[in-house]
Amino acid sequence: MQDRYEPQAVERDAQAFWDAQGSFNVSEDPARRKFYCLSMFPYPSGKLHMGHVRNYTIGDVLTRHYRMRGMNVLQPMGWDAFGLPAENAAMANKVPPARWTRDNIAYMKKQMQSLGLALDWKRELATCDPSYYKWNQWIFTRLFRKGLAYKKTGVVNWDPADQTVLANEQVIDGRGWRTGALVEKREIPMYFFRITAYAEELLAALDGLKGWPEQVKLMQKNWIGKSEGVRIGFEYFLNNKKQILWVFTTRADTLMGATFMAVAAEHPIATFAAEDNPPLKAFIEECKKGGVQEADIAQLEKKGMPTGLSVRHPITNEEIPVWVGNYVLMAYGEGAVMGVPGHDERDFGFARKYGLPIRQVIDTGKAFSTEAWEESFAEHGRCIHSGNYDGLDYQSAVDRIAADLKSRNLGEKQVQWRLRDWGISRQRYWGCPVPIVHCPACGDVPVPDDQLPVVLPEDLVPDGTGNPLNKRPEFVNTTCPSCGKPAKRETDTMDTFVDSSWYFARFACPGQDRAMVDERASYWMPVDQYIGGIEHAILHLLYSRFFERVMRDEKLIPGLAEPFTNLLTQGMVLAESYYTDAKGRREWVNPADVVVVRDAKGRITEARTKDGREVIYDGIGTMSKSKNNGVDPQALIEKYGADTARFYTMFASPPTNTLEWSDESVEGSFRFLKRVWAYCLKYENQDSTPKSAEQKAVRFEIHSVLKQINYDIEKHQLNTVASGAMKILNALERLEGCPEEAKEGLQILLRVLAPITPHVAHHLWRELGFGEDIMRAPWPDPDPAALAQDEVEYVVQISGKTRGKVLVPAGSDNDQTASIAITAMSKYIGDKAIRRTIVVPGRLINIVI
RNA sequence: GCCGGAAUGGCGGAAUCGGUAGACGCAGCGGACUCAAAAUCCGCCGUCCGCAAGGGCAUGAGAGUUCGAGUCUCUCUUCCGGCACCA
Repeated sequence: MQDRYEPQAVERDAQAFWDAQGSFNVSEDPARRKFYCLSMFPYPSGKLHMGHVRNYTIGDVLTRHYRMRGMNVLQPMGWDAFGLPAENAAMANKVPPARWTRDNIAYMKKQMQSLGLALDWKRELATCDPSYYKWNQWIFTRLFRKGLAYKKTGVVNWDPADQTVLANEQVIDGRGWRTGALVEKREIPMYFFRITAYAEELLAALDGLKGWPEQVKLMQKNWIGKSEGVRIGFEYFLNNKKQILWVFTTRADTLMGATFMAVAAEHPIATFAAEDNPPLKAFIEECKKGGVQEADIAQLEKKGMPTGLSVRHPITNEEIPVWVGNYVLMAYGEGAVMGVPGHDERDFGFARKYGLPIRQVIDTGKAFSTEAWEESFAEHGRCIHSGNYDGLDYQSAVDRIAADLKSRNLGEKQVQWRLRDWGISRQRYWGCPVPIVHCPACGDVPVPDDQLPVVLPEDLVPDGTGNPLNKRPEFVNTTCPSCGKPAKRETDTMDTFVDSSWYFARFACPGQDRAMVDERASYWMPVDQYIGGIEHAILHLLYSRFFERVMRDEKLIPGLAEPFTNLLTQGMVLAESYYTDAKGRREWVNPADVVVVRDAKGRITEARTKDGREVIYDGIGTMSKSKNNGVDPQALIEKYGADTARFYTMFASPPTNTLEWSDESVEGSFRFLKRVWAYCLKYENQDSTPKSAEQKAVRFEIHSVLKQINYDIEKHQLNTVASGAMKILNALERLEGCPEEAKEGLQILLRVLAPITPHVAHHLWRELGFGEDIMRAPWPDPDPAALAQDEVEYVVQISGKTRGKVLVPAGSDNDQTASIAITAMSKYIGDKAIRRTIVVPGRLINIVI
């Protein structure tokens, strides 16, 4: 074999071998256990970033490991190819989004291939291809006929200067990013998917997702947000006609403390009251300013204005004033809330600000004051100052009040969801067209199957002022599929989350052009292991769970509800950032161009650019263009090879943690692979010498590490798998002169490395004559004989403090173990009485004196 | 604001069920090899006291449970992810 480890040559050869063998192309095989391993497909933004490298390496390590375990493993790849960045790039470069996107796909595919990922490229798909999005449109028309897709108004960010709808990302400090104009809320007609119809099931099924992280399930549970409460009606008269203002509350027990009502600015009652009330009209206009992001709205200063109208308290008949509040969301519940300042923090603040009465109606056993809010005011307790309800606890009060309201048709118990229906319409060009034709006579008509797909013209370049599809009459003008008369095509496109809600099922069915999915999906689905960023914990994963149920109910994948059996949420990749400060102007310097000076203990004392300018450390954060702290995977692969990049990303941090990038540590990973190479060279040329006692200890160590590796890889803690490989090499280097043991250890090492650094493992395996293809070698398991020990080492503690170690013959019982320890520790015990002795078998003895 | 996480040496991290805190690596320091450098190899490496043997302290802060807490409970601080049109 070659003296020097040259990753480029090794990787080129290994990749050529896999290509020639078609190593990663798989098909259905009922004889073997199937395993579907999927990393979230990327948005083709231009080139791979380190987050991609990390994501796909994790998936690839698991894929290759399960293959070596004998399973039929599918690992496909595709492109989430519709979306906003392509339109932005199109505007900047005057190039159609389609071309930009396809160029990016071609480049990123090449990069993925250079990483040596075990992907079945025969299944590649891109969501912008008509052959894919046709089925978005097809399923939409099914849902539309069932009423699971429907039209209503929704609120969007409106840029009055460009006359266009903005994404939340395009609203910066309340202004349009291109125009700087103050953004307004605007209601427009949109299509929605009725995900709330599945709310109960989506919530209940979370319990069954044993392979999902608890934190993700908890976030989904809170997002769906089931709450049980009471819907309460407050009567009022409008033009002498009786009307009812409905609210929902989980605290019906505080009804007797309601002193005002607050409605959203868009609530019909507010619109009515504003007709002859100019200040109110102005206030409602003011509420329309700003974007629609909940994070912004929730942090607004709470403001309100009385409507001059009042409603009647359903129990006391008291007149209660109705206010418009900027903190009430029309999208949640009824768009109106009852204000109970005594027992709700927001209402308390509102009442204090506007001088509304604050009444205590719950006794929590703690002090109450109308001056300053205390957390205890919101606790459950017994009703007071509540007439007939005095003395009742929370549940009895809610039950009694709900019953009383029901008898008068002014309320009943109700389950309320935080989850809202999914608005899928986007007033954008680069997406899947919504397959609807608007006919003056027939209304909204879904496009019939034989006219699908509605193909998106690919030659348009958006200019930032609305959807360019509207400016293309050939697209807009059509005939009604129902009556044949002239009609207009819908120009909105679908939310790209629709595209990504079912792509995993489509991967199972390459070449299928007559159906959304076929029976092959039933073989491969569900995805056994899904891997992706924690930032997708709610939306993408929830929409996919919804879609799987929709597809189940369409009998597309019968019986399947959950798309992902096991979920691994990887952490983000972070890097340090540095800048030079020239007269207050920051110039960001790439960390690769910064030289640090350290003190004797290795602490950083100073940092400079390579040409000697002082730089300021700005802390650690996500890699971004604006801070110039990105690490280009391509440069890394060219310098060290894909195996080093893969090893480092696995070794540096457990998959679920954030990964802080360090160029120096990459060097260490490269060094390790060079040591593996050097060891193999030495192994080839070594002579046999007589066996020593060392050889048994080394063998014990290698098999112990392997046992730990197998435990760690099952729980996907891949950083300790990588460090386990290093430990095996450290042990092997002490084995000089024992060719049999060295061969066994080396074969273990290479097979453990095969999933992480597949190229070099493949090369060395063949080079040393261990076999044709390491991917076909079985995954190693530790030999119980190597793990057997004559004596077990125990830690001895005296009253919880570690004082030493003792060797205990294997097989000793607890009493024997304890007495050995007591004898050994006599100098600490002296004449003191032993109160008790705790023996943890195989580990520790604690003598309490 | 609301929901969910995280915090361990100079740095990344390890510690499986509550049982030796700091595995493995990076950086640093010392040495070998070399004319020299790079590469490579060997040794040291939480902190304080001590010549040493040894001992004290230490897992973001503060309390608690326990023979024993990085791990469990409560309170707090800081940072990160999400909040429905970035993907």
